Amino acid sequence: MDSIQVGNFKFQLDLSKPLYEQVLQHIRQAIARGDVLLGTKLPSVRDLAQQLKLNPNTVMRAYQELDRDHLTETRRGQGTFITSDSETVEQVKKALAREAVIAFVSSMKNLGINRSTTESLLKEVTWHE
Amino acid sequence: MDSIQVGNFKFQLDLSKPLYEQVLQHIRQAIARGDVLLGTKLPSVRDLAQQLKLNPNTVMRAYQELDRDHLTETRRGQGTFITSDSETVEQVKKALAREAVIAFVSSMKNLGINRSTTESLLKEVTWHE
DNA sequence: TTAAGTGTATTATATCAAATAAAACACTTA
DNA sequence: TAAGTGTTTTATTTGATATAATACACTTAA
Repeated sequence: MDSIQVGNFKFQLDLSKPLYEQVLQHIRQAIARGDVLLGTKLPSVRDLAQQLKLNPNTVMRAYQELDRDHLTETRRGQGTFITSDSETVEQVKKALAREAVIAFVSSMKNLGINRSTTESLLKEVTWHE
Repeated sequence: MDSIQVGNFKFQLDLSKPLYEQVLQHIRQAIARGDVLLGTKLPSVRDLAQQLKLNPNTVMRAYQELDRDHLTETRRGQGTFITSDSETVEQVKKALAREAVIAFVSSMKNLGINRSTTESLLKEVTWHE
């Protein structure tokens, strides 16, 4: 597995991408998925850093990006809290989904694969949900 | 545009990813797309490096990865040639397509988006081909 | 034979983003 | 006041990427 559970979050870190980016993605996806209650507090910067064996600065960089997207709201001295606005979450989720679709279509087009073939390939994939 | 045409290849380089990787992708996709005649010679390492304003070592790294996938065959003293085996090309193309599909499905699942919604989102995209 | 054009290898250096480290500062709460 | 928050700053380390310069090995055609 090599995954670390912290509160409601499960982290899988590797060296394929920047660590701060992976932390960001994990939390963002958990929020989008609805895995965590809106309005709740994230682990403190120092806390999460210690559990993931990362530098606090690395975790903070992830938290600041979440703030920028308004997925979290930081209250100095209190902590970083997940937004309570489900509308914001929905918007971010849609934006991320759209990005993924665009990137995928672009990949397929770069390979010279058309829409209908792409749809067929997608149907062939087993989709455990 | 900021793109450079070299023979049948069009290169679009930026700083978002390693240069050798971008060179590799451009050539690999052109072959997969059928944009180039099988069996033909790629630009020489020094030649392409000069035209793209890259170091020869950077270009060579891309060429060596193409060789590893058997998309090209290098003959010392002669140059690097695109494989004549259309079967190999087809296999690589399928592998790349499969990779893209897997990555896409994974992204959508990470966002908590199911198959049917994914298919809908895909249909919404205009697909200029 | 030779010269020019190929790929290949080596060694050194430069560059840059990412990550760490340590310390101090600012605010909130109990 | 103390403990727990986020924040900022400065310095340093690390590793992949890219460049540079040079030499070597092979092929082809003049």
